[in-house]
Amino acid sequence: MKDIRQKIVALLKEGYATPQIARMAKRLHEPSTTIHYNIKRLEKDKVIIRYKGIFTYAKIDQGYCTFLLINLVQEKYADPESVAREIAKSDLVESVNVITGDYELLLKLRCKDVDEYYAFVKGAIKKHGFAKVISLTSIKELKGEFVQKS
Amino acid sequence: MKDIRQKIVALLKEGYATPQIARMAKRLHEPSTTIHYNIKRLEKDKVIIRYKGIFTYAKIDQGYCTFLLINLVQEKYADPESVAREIAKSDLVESVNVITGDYELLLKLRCKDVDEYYAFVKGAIKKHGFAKVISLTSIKELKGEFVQKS
DNA sequence: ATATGTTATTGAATATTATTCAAAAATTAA
DNA sequence: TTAATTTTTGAATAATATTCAATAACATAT
Repeated sequence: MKDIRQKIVALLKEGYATPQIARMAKRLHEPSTTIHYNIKRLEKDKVIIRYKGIFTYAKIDQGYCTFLLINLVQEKYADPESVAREIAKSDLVESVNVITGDYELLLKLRCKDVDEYYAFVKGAIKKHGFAKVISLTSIKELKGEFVQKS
Repeated sequence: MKDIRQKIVALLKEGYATPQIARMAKRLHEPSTTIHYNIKRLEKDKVIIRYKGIFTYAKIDQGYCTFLLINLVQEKYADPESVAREIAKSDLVESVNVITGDYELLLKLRCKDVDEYYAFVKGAIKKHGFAKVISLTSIKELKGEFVQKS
């Protein structure tokens, strides 16, 4: 049942990981109880939010990466945040930022392919009011949330 | 010694976390050995690259987030990748993408403040050949690698 | 359909690791 | 300096990952 793999990946996207206290202890030459104590503090203080898995996106149907620069229609211009919050709900959306400059929003999308990307943009323009959308397609990702690559 | 905290954060940025097999097993109603087996497969197949911590950036001196759209100088235009690889080495750089459109590179920076950001840009323009740089400053991050927020 | 090789599932045993606890040390505030 | 608070740490325990071997499921060829 390959089904389990997908479920595992889904869980690891959200969290379901935990720090390796013993390994950190060895690396830092400190007792593991000291590391444990300090990690719990960092968690309580919300410095650390969670622990999650990092993936090879092409292998989980998210190989097509694009950035969208968005101008909102006049009516929504005053409150980009509520639009952003709505957009953020989509699984295809990796990040949403309200920005300064010529555009109001910057999205990072991770889609399976151009078709999925197109469907998203088409739907989003209609659903939320986008006056203008500039798409920047990533043709090579040299660094991402997952540290370095080739 | 608050020093330990910083070291822990540094390690968790790179990895030093591990999946919670038992918790996933309960959640998915599967034996933990089944989850274990499948996770190891995902790791071997490089579907899962690593596990890392996610932070509140403002609390680890990275509260100032910007995106840079970059045009390379003529001499470097033919090989944006090698420039990108160099830039990627900086700790301030969260992501580097070679993109299509009016610009060659898109960077995401996480700095402590405007000063650090300015120092980076100033240095980068000189060091790597940037013909033009457009900065998009994030004034609100509604979604990031760390799932949802307020 | 049946045999054969491969991959996946699983329980039981073991090895590792996280967690708790209590005491001591270090730091901070008064 | 003293008192209060936070941090460090070792020992004991609890929880979890890992290994192993057996079985099941699946795919492929005959």
